Amino acid sequence: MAKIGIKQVAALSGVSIATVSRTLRNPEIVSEKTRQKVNDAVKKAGYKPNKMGSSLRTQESGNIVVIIPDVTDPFNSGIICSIEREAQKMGYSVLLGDTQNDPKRAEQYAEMVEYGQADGILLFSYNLPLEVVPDEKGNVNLPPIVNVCESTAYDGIHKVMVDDEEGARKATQHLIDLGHKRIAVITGNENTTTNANRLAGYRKALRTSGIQIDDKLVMQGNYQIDSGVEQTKKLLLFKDRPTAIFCFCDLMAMGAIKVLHDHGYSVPRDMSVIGFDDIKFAEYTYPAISTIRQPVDEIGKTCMHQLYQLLKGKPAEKYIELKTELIVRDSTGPAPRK
Amino acid sequence: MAKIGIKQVAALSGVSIATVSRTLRNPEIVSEKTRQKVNDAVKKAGYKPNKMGSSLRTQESGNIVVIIPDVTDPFNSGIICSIEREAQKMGYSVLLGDTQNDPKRAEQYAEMVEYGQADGILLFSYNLPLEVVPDEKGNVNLPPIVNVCESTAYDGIHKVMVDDEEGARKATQHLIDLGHKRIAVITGNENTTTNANRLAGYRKALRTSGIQIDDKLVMQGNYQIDSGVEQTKKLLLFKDRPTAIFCFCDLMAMGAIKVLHDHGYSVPRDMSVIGFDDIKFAEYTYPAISTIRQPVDEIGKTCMHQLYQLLKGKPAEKYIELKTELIVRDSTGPAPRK
DNA sequence: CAGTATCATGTAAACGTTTTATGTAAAAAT
DNA sequence: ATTTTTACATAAAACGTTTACATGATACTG
Repeated sequence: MAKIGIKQVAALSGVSIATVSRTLRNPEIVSEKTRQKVNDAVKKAGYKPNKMGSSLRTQESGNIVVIIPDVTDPFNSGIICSIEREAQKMGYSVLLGDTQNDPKRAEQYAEMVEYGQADGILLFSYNLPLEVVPDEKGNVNLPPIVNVCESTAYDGIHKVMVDDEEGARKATQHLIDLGHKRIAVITGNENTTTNANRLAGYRKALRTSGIQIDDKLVMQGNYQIDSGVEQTKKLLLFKDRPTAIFCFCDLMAMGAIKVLHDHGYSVPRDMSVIGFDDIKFAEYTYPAISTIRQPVDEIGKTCMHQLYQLLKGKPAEKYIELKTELIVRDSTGPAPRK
Repeated sequence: MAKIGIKQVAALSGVSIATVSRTLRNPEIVSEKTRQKVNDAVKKAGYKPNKMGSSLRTQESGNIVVIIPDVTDPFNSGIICSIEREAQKMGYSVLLGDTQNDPKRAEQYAEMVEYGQADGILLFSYNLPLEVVPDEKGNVNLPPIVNVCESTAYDGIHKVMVDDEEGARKATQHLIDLGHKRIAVITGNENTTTNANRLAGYRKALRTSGIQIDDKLVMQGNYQIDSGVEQTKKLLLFKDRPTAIFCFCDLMAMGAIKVLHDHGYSVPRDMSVIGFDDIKFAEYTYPAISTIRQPVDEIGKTCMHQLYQLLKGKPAEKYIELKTELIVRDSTGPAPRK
């Protein structure tokens, strides 16, 4: 069985290959009857237009690459999932760019667009894997790229962010409202913007309520589950223990709760724990985790939409901030009376 | 800044484009000194060979597509992660094919190879998204594809599987060894092979130990967390309750434990729970989940290796089965004395 | 009816590579 | 000195599309 390309279809339907191509891309500019003929031939021959051929000609790969630190993280996989769904609707395929937290790999993935393997980038990272080289007129020449959730230092890039500061403020305020005064925090990766913003929100809430900020209560985590475990263990050794822990992601909250249980503490009776993200499992742990919900679907939809604008050379907003929501479940409760 | 292609590099280094190409693909067949010249020019010009051009010519996209039901499932995301790592080493990029459990989408992704967008398929599904059309000589013409973890009905396809039956047997035996006699099971999706095999293993263990098989104790789940919740609730209403639950995945085990806690049962004192998969979080829940570990990294590595063989037209084993391992943690314990 | 606008199609030139067949100069063999 | 071999390098032909331009037919205008 010889390979069937556009030529074969053209021959079969008795028109030129140009007409075949037009029938498939711009059906409206070809007459009703030839359109019929061609479509029949396409169906009959089972013609599948070769993507590489068309990509080469159009200079569009039809791919986007999403650069993300770790697909294994439930928050990330949620995002990826919603992006993929959205991308498919728009006719794009997604190349997976799991960096495993290695900046070099991020760079490699970013290069995909220079190699013409991808048309655009969705970047979940705080460091830009691209050189920003201003031309003679001083304006830079970035590929279509949108920075999502984590903000890079570079301002020129389009961003879709979440109101991390406000989210963290709400979480902290929730604990304060429950009567907690000594509220520990387990942070995310040190140099991430999400982390900085959440920390700011935490401090703001304390300040507003006139609670003394104690830097000993901010424990350095890294968004991974074991850092939640580790830091909580440390907290338990404090002489004046906190009565609540605000973890900067649900995963660390899971770790924290685990440790508390293991040490015989009841959550939330002895200690409240609140997370961030609202990953799928947050409501299925015991106790169900109170958290700050990030609008995962909306994030995926929005960043993909923004990227689409960029890809098509249409105007796109430079900065979009999405809202979080406080979800109260069972891991937070009134502060224990001393 | 004009776009720099192979032509520009050729001009810059004073050789033909053919020589440039050879220098990059087959350095060994070009003389030392021209190789130098060319490499210098490549570096100086910052030349990035266009993937579409080369793909079109070589008829290889350099992509593989992994078709998987739901990236959001921690077991799946673990697999994807290990595949991606392996693929990258081999010079392949991975296209994400999250089907969201929709067979139509699976088909679309599978078609990527017919469109020349991908060279091969890693298929995590029990239904083959491809027509198997035997030619005149009776042999079928499948694209490079390997079926992973879930087995399709079609035998002709290369498979990398896990010893689900033996795994389930071990899990059940573990419970039996702890003195449990009434052991419930929460299954996965009805028509999956994993499910059938695990069920077989469960039954085998009971039979071997001379325990009466009670089909009322096999509850239909679907590998998703809420089915663990739902079915456990049902189990609690039984007059002669089981003393242990074997969930066919850790997610459902999480759900089960959650329900048990909510209803005031202590795990494992009142009821033992064992899962399957050993997802990353299994050891961080409270109590930590006893489970059957699937060798995620090995699965990714193996199936990618098999696919590679197929892609390169080298021989590949038709069937590989990987071993599971019983991991005893805290969610299983001695059967309560009545 | 000449002239012009409109429309449907065909022709051929790209797109950026790789690679086969061909050529050429230098090295080796006679 | 002449031929044969070797080692490179080149020119040109693919790969499978899309699309600018050309062409011819048809319809419309004054």
